[in-house]
Amino acid sequence: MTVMITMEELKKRLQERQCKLTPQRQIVLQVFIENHDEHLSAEEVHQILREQGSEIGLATVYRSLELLSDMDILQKIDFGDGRSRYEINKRDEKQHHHHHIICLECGNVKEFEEDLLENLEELISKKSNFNIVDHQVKFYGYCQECQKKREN
Amino acid sequence: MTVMITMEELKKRLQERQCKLTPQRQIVLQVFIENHDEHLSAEEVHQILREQGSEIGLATVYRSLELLSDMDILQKIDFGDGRSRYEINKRDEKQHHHHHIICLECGNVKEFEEDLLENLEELISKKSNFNIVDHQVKFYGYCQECQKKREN
DNA sequence: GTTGATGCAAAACTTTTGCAACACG
DNA sequence: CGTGTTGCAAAAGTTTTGCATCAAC
Repeated sequence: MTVMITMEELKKRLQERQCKLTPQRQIVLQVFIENHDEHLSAEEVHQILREQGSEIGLATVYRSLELLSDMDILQKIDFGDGRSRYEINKRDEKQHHHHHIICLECGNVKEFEEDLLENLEELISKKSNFNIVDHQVKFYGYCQECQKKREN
Repeated sequence: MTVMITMEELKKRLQERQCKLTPQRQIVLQVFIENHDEHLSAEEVHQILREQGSEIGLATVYRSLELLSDMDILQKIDFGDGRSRYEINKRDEKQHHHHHIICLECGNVKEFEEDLLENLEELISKKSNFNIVDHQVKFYGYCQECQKKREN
């Protein structure tokens, strides 16, 4: 079972660092809750909120994204398309990692869950003398549709 | 044994795509050969070349980096510091992948070689229906020095 | 009132592009 | 000449910042 953060918890966590749960921060997080399978850029979040009638400013979106990332509620990712993207950090009991497969042709991103790297993390920790706390894996290739197109 | 590309080979490969081996492209590659353990940004390459007395323009550096990346002579990487970085693609007989461990405190980047993911690539290929051709792994943690600092 | 947050505009950065000039067979 | 390349300046795009105003306790 995956669980996302609740607004209650967000409020508490924000107060811990003397921050407020403002309507803007709330709706930014809401966008990610409602689009938990997407990897949204700041501009896209802003767009979505504007379409919903909000008058939030782009700078506020950026500031909210940074804050939520610092708090590990969002995760910042880079797919090499020139802008930062964010996704909500789902937490389940095992703290599963999920990673991305990126199509080199159309840019489409697919997710996959895999824990095979947990062991590796330990191994690398010892070898490198780093205290490793996280990892990110990206696979690059061609999605099924683009494979078909390439055959022609 | 790792082998880097030679200027001879570069020239040949450039001619294959109707491109020329200009002095500018040559010195850009030279920077990476001489700094094969670094991950340089466009601005840094430009800086280094200017210090060496070259009058190369920044736009030319960008264009060279893009060309060399397209040719798989350089690899573009992103460490989340707001600019693209590049490193030379070393080729050895086994086409080893090497990956990065990034210190969350000081930003220091260390490399590690590991082939454990080759099998994984195949597995994911089947599961996802992607034709996977490459992967990139980043570990995040704290380097030995920053661990010590944190203990105080 | 004090503190933190917002929106706007401007600024800062990185990267790309248009174009006249150049290089070289 | 012709083709591809360069350097410069301008443009484009993303992200950050300064600041006056606002909101909430």
